[in-house]
Amino acid sequence: MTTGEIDESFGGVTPDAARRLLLGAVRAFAERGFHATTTRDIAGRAGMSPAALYIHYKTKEELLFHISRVGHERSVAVLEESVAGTAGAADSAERLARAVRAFVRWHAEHHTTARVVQYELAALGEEHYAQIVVLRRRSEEILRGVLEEGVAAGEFDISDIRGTALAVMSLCIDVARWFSPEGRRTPEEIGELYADLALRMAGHRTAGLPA
Amino acid sequence: MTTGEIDESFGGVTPDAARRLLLGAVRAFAERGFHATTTRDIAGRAGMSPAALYIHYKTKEELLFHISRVGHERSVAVLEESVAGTAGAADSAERLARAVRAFVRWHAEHHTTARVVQYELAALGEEHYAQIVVLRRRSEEILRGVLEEGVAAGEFDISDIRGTALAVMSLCIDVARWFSPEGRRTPEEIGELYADLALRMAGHRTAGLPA
DNA sequence: CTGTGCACTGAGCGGCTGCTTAGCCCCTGG
DNA sequence: CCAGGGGCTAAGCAGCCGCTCAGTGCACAG
Repeated sequence: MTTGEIDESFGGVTPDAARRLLLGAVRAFAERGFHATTTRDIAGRAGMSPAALYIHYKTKEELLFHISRVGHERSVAVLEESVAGTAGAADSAERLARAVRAFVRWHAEHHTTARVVQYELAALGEEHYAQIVVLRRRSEEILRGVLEEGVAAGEFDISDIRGTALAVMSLCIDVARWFSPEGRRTPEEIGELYADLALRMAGHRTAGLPA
Repeated sequence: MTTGEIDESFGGVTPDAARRLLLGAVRAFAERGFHATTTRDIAGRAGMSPAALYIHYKTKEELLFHISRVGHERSVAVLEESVAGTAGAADSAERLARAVRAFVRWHAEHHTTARVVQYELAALGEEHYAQIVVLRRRSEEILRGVLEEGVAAGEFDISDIRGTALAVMSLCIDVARWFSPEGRRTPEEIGELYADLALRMAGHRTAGLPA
């Protein structure tokens, strides 16, 4: 097993020891859950003693918060970049397809980080949770915006825009739960399939036809 | 907060003390996760001492297994009943809509149980997990069967049946993650919306038109 | 060379963990 | 009326928890 999947998101974290602790915590939280992970386990994975953890992070919860914040920032950035510079453009279908493709690929490729990000929210402290919710709202708004523009342009046929946006979001997020690198599909293939499914959900007229 | 949501699924469990322990465990596992839940917490919710737990269940893991088994059996039964007696019938679209409506409603109405059922699988012992996987495969097969019949009958337009079935399944399951009784939608409304979305994903021709 | 600062460790604190055991209470059968 | 037995509890076992602190070793400034 490589750690390449995770390095990418946390490559900018310094010093080196702080990053190693973060990487160890991501794997441990994803495997066992936050509450069931011990500081001894995290420190062990980083090749350090338990006490070293508290030089870089005040508590175990702060470690989770850092993971959650960086993870959310990355996934929102991925979503933002996928539709950047195309706002107001004619082709809403292409924008939606790009957004879903990118968001799904991130959740598949970074499924370990994504699992912590999406399923350990309840373990965050109240104040930290409030900060994360702001980031989550951003990604909802981006997706809803694409759907709204498509409906306004007559490209999409949606009766419940908010509900459909949440459903598409939910579909993408759940990839992190079931995706496995040993599975029969690559992140790219899933992204492609899901982009098509999202277009269908949005009532795009030519959805599903061969390119 | 009432316990009505949970009683329904575990009403048949006897004796009374065993059921009360099961109900306490469901709530505790849903709130904190299996590994982070203590036997003292479970017993406390059932109004008993920690030792009483071990009269009715061998270990904490066996308690999780019982919840997981009953929960899976119920959700598979709901899915089965929703399409019962309609196999081979002309209207595949109606079958798919009924299946998704029922499966989504179960995950919303029983979101506490569903959360444990869907998100604590990894905490099961190897042997118990193997038994649960059999039940999970059943629900996948039911949904895939409906899609296959619809494609064969020319009602649906799907290029990747297995992938689409998994996506619809995933969409329904994820309801358990985000659903809240305090939210703006009822389980019935979500079921209705999702039934329409599933028809669109299946490429049903008249999907989305008013009834 | 010495002095300072800091990442890091070993040992350990009070408290909690899953689970066990010895014994009590009360319902039932005769 | 008493004997038997099962549901239940109080107490406790060995071990682990998050976190702290005094002290160690090393890099670097003067």
